[in-house]
Amino acid sequence: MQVDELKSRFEQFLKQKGYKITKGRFEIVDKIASYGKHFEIEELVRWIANQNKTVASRSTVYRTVRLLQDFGAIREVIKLGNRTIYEFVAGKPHHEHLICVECGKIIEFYKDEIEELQDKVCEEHSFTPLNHRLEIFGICKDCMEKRT
Amino acid sequence: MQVDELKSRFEQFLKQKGYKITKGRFEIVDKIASYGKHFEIEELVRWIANQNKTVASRSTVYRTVRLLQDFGAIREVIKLGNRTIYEFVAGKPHHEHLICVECGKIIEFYKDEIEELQDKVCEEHSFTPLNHRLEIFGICKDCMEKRT
DNA sequence: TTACGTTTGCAAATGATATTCATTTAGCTT
DNA sequence: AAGCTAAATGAATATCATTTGCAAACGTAA
Repeated sequence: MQVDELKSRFEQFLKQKGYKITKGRFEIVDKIASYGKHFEIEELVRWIANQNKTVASRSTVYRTVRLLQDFGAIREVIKLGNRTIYEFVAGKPHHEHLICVECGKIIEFYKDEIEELQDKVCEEHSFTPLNHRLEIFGICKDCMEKRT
Repeated sequence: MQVDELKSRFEQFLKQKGYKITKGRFEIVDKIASYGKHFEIEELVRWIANQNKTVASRSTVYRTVRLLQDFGAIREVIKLGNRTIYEFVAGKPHHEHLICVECGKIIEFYKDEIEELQDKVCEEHSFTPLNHRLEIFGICKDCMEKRT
């Protein structure tokens, strides 16, 4: 499993930053990795709390999510209203999202040409891109059919 | 000026929805139209409050911004952390944004090919797009030069 | 101009996220 | 292994943007 590799790379990251290797942090990594879908932090907090065993406090979850973002294992992928949806991206290839505003379904996609065109735009503006997010909001196939 | 036309179309919109035509709402439209740049609501509230004359309360600004979004004159264009940046789009052609994470500068761009590719992706997934947002975060030319 | 439903302003509620602070813990250093 | 120090944790509290409840003011149609 690549979770172990991820954890060891996360360990390197922490050491390098002078941070400490704690049980809590790695537990949260495990939880997020096993959650298996897009998540909001509050959702994650509740889910972790409902699991038996050791729990991390809300604050620690928030703090660790931040760390994991800096580390690059997590990405803020959807911003809808005042909700922020995260995704565990470690090891996954880059992609964008279609979001059904009716049922909340999230569909991932990747179009190389779009990425290339973005690079082109950045070059044209002498802009150095760090990251980007493309969200397409609409109605998914199923919801469209239900409307009939 | 097309602000007048905009206001009369907004008036139609309100009537059609059974809402009322109030001075406050149109004052806010004027303010936003004359603000001339991307804005956050709190920024707008402060700006309106600093102007002499009649002011609209914070709640009314928030409520009217919502209405204007539904109406289509305003768009949420950038979501960064817990900030939401809006733009007055009435009459403007559609475009996306480059955001400098160093100085906050916002650069608008439009690439037809990107739009087309998005439509293609949606078709491939039988997804009916309603709207989309492409944000490219990075470092602008000026900030890059300052780094030297 | 009356009558009724909507809008407004204010204050208070919310909800997500951040922070403070006292306590515990990780990871040196002897 | 024991001690030391800075960092991490949990709980409570603060903050920030945004929303809501409510009484008073206002817009509209008859």
